[in-house]
Amino acid sequence: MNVLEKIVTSVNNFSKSERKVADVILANPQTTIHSSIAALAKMADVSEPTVNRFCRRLDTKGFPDFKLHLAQSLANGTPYVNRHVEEEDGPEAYTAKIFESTMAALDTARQRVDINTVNRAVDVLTQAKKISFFGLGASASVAHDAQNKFFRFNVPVVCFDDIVMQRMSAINSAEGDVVVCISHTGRTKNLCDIAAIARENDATVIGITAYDSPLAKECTLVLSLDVPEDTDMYMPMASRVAQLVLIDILATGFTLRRGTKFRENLKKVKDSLRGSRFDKKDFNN
Amino acid sequence: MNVLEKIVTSVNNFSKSERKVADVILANPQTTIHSSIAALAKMADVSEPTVNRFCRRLDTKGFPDFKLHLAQSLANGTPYVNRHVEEEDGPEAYTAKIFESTMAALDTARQRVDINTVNRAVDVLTQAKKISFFGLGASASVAHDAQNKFFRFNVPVVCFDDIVMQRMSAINSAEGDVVVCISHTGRTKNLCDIAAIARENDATVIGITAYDSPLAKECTLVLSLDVPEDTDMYMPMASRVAQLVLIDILATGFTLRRGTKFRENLKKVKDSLRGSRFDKKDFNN
DNA sequence: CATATAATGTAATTTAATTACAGAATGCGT
DNA sequence: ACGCATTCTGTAATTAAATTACATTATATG
Repeated sequence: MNVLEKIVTSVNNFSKSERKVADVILANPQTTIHSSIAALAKMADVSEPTVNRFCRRLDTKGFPDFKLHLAQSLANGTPYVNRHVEEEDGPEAYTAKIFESTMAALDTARQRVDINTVNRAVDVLTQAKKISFFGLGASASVAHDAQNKFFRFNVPVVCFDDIVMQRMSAINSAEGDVVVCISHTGRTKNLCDIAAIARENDATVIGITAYDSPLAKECTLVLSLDVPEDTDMYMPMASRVAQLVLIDILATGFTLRRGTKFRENLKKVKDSLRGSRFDKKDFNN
Repeated sequence: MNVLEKIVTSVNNFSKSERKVADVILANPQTTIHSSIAALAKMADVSEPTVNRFCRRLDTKGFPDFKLHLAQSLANGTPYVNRHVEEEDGPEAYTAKIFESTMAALDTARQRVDINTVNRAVDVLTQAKKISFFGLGASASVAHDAQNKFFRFNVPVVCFDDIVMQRMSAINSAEGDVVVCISHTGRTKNLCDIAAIARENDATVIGITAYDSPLAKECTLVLSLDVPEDTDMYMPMASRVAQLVLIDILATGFTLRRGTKFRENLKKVKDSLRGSRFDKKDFNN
């Protein structure tokens, strides 16, 4: 059992002063591990030996050893939870909450993503004659990002956030072409149309969207990411981050499938940017 | 970054004796956390101050503090470490690695982000007459995403990924305008120019970029996110996700600052999308 | 090869934690 | 309710640990 739980469960075996110590530790565990025994004693308004005895009661060798155990408990515990932002949150609170809920969302996505489908999607992408990324609204920037990545692979790749262009592009697609449709809800009518049109023209359609949505029904392959979203904010946040990570995964799978020699190309692409940048070394001096 | 990783990555910066210490610790990390500095010094066959200096080099306060960090590293059971994708990884391996290193990056970002600066950035944004988001390459999609978010707030917001447009826009900026420049490296020459021009025209320039970079120097306010990136892939991945989350944070801060009534507006914006979507209920039946 | 710089160790000092002990509080039997 | 025993808690002394200051040695540079 980790020390924190142990404190909670054995709270009844504590003496009055020891309980004071327990309260202080439970209230600020993070502070505790960076405090000296003297500081903690003062916070709990008890003497130093009391703190020491408290540590021994929890089967640790002494105060420093207790801090070690506590540090480990903290590292294990509080794995990212999806805490919602609230009206009265200050900058510290909402910053932490957003980071944490994003991480929680990624954790969920990781568990839910179907590796098999990922692998098939990579298959399809590596064999594509042309790759198109379509998204609307918030998903448009995900599509742009995907384009930026796949463009480096020196394959024909397009990206449109204009439904007319998307439509034209979809109508012109042919066998061997891959169309990737991105939509969190999977209920965007226009995008469903695009997917249908692309399929009618023999393109393979990959959907990065919700499982069992109208869009999903139109796709050859569905990469679903059912991540929890804080709808109170009325903005897609975590879901879109998960989409981006999925794009990263597809891009990575693509480069791996293509082998080592191909990776050298990527380096060339990256190196080509050097002229547009300030030199790292020059700047450091 | 957790201490264990840090030891591995910075092994080159160590002196001969320090490396001896590193070797001993990496060989028996579990023993280390229960040893005194004297015992460890003896194991590594160096003096006690050398061990202490070793700890300081890893940005810990001293030996006890180092042990605390080490304990936490070990406790984590390496949940979200920045594991690099390797040539022979299968779909399962690279999918897991990318999710994990992204989460690790977010965790790092969360710890490094300066809440004070976030708060000031939110201040500036809420008072802006006009907000512009500029980015190039991979950062362009982050800029687009930011536009998509802030556009909902019914404030004048523009976003350009074309340097000529960016330049014109920057020249036309005036006091009260806010320009947000996004660049992971902070060394993109064109963007540095834009930042300088905007500042010359009395705009407030917020940089979402690397600390201490040329771009950072041109900014009024710098939100730095020094997240570890797997450069073997030659693509910005984790860094860009962190940027997006930061955008989410700024957007959230903005809405909170504006109060409850303002949030109702957001709902309206979201509801306005309903016409473009298949109804959720209809579909579920 | 001489000199400057960095690295390492020794010894002194400081800080922190523990122990020993004494006084106070609490419980229990009469 | 009173006295004794037991447990709890704090003070002060002691011990252990870590850090600092300084001296020495090694390494690099012109």
